[in-house]
Amino acid sequence: MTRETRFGALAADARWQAAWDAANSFVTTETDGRPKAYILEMFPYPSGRIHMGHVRNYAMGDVLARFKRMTGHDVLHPMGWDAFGMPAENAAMEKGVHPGGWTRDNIAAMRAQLKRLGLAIDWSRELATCEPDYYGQEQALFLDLFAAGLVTRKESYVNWDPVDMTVLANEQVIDGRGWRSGALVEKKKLSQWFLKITDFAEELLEGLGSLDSWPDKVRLMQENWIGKSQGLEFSFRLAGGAPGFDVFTTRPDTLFGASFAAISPDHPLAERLAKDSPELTAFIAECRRQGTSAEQLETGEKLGFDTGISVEHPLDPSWHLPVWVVNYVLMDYGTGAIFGCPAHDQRDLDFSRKYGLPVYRVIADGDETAQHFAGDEAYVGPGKLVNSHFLDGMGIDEAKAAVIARSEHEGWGKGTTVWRLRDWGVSRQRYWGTPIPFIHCDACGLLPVPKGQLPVVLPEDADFSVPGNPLDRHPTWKHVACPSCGGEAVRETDTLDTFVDSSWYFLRFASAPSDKPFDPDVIRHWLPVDQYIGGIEHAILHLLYARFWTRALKHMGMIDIAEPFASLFTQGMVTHETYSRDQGEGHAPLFFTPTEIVRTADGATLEADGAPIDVGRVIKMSKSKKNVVDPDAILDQYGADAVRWFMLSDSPPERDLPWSEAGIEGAWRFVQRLWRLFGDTENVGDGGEDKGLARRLHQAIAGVAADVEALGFNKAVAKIHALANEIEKAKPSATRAEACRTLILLVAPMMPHLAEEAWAALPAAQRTTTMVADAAWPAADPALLVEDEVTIAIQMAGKLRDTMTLAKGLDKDAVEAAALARPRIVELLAGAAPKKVIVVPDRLVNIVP
RNA sequence: GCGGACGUGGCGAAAUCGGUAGACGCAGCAGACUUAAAAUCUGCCGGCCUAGUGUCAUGCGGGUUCAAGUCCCGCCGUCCGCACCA
Repeated sequence: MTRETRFGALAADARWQAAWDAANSFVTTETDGRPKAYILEMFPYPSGRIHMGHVRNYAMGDVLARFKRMTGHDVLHPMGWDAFGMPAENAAMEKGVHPGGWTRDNIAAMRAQLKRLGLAIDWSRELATCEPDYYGQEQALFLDLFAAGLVTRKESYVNWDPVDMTVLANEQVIDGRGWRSGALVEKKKLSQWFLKITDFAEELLEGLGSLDSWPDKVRLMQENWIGKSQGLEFSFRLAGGAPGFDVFTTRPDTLFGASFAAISPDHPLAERLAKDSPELTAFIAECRRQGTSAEQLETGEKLGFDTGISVEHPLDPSWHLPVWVVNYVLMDYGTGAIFGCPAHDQRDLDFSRKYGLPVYRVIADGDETAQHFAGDEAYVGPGKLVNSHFLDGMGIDEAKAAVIARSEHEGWGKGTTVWRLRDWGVSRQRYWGTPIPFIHCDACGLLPVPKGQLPVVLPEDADFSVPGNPLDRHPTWKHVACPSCGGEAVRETDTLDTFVDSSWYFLRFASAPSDKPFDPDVIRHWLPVDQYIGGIEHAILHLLYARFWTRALKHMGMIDIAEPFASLFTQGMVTHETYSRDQGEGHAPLFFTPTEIVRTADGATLEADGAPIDVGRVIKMSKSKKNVVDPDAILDQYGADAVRWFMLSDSPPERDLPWSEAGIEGAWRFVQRLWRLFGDTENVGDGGEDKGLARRLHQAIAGVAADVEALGFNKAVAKIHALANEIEKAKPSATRAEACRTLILLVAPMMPHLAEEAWAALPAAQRTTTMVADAAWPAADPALLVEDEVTIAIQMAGKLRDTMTLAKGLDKDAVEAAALARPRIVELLAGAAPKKVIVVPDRLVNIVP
């Protein structure tokens, strides 16, 4: 068979993808005795096209999955679709298509794109969250959570868009207006479904400690998000002794520094007082109008309204504090009320200075102990208590404990923990989501749909032509018989937040029986996910929800594991230069796509007019900046292996990867270079063994394996480059031919198509398996991993002066003697005896003259 | 405001335990092959100078050490997360 002199990537890609399919190469069964490896990348939202970020994510996971297969693991590497969500419904409204059809078309297109990458995926396990066989089981789990007391329904304020007649997520409110309709968003109180994630706050926080293969950054972000604060909760009594309200503080030590009490504009007491006070009503309205966006926090004006009532200081009932309604106290944190200690809290100080309230020092700032606190900067550092009666002289922690103990003894307060984490509101007034399986009956109340009636399937014939929830106004769908009394009842028309769908999909990949969500025995085999890979943008919500869901299922006895993802990796983004042209004063610059640009040595020009164009910063690929590169076009031009290789080269995987035309060209050239090298296995010449090359080869086998295992793909790539260089330079020998053959296996996880093609071209006797997909990772010979000679640096006073090559493992005295005998060292010492000689065996000698 | 990460050639980077800084790649330069181009191959590729196994150099300034990109302290810059969280 004559061998092509160039690697025909497109034909090879298609040929081997079909071959893997036909052989079911990556279909997994848990029946064999090999150790398992569950490799998972975050499943995509089917937006329509894959982007380079997907390519990078899935290339990394695929290298790991293929490598694990080669090293004797039973690998589960599945793919699916996070298929519910707003874009489908928006498309329905804009283009008149059905969300289901739109989504399924997108899935088909993206599946085809992903397949072109040659991913080692078990497609038999593919799932889409928008199909009833998935969301029906999710409904079953939701009912289980309900039975376990982890689902509640409560009134809560939501962002309501009065034009689109829907609830908006916070991210969908821009400058107080709905992002689609532009209508002023209203705060509306609605009955919403919640999952009680706060029941697991402590567990979720503590569990972070066990996740030592997670990035510190992600653990820290989750820790901050959960936000545990310990302090004192106590009750103020109104002056005269009537019950007042509760406050929470993390600084009970500063209680004697109080100068006012403050409640949130949304506090029930404020609302009650407002009934008799038009001024207060107006003030509260003003606060609500202002909101709490980031820009407003920057300017951050503190606003207050003196209610005229006052409360008794808990440690001295004769001391009365005025009660203010202030805009910076939030109703949904703590109790919605505080005591103000301006000397030791910046916000309280800003407020007190504005409204002329007294400021008392209670923590000594070094020698400064005066009760009258001067200046505009609150003191929040350490110090002894002063001006604080029985607390005087104590440290801060000691004083906190003393006040808490006293409050508990006297019965007006108690030590407590407050969390930043809120219960997870999962209600969405939307069509394209999992229907919440409940029924409202006037006679019997709120009832779960009997499990036998699941799935509650979305009606196909929904109307998207007018705003609002299509489920709610569907003519028949919501009308059902009450499962209890049989009378007329209506279905819940809210659907679940799509984050619910992604909170358990990793279980369904492992086990997808038709009659239940999963089989616990199979889950026991596969879970936890050994390596989870995805973007940092999911550091909090998705990863926290999935952790919560897993713990909830464990709590209910359905699974054994507490944490779903043993190891997490967050990959960097794919970035690209931006190309723009200034449009003059008052006009936004015009952006151009990379395909419209001709890149020159020192700049770039626009192909259409040949005139120069501004080359901007390298930033994340985004449609608005037009700096996107379409994976399909690149695949057409260079084939899957070059794209995969480039995605893994150069940049460390956790860092951003700057895409460049030159970079993909370089990757493609390397594919071709390897192809030529792989064809050189017959070229043995008259040489026998090449010990030096054998060492390089076996060091590369071990080194690449270690790098891939640690997800250091850029380092593995560098080692493969270096080995290829060595092989090219080596004279013909049996070792060289062997190295060429082995190199096929080393690149197989990254360039599987090239590897298969080269493998197939080998004489059958030189192959251990028919396909590389089934081949084992080569064994590194430990004897060849160590050199027998080492180059030792000779320093004088820490500066490199000479090097020498010695046998490895020589003892210190021999190395020292050899160094001191070097002509250059003798010359530099000029007869003087060195003061000190430090010898690091096999590394260096440092002579202190 | 609070918390975190990062800062090494023209560029992406490597240096895993404190031990020869810049592996590997991209771009560039010179040469070979070619009628020419592409491809391929060879060599060079941090700064400076007196051109040496010279000297300086890992954001800046200190410190510890025989030895610092790596450890410690203080700055500066970039990026990210959270944010009137009591």
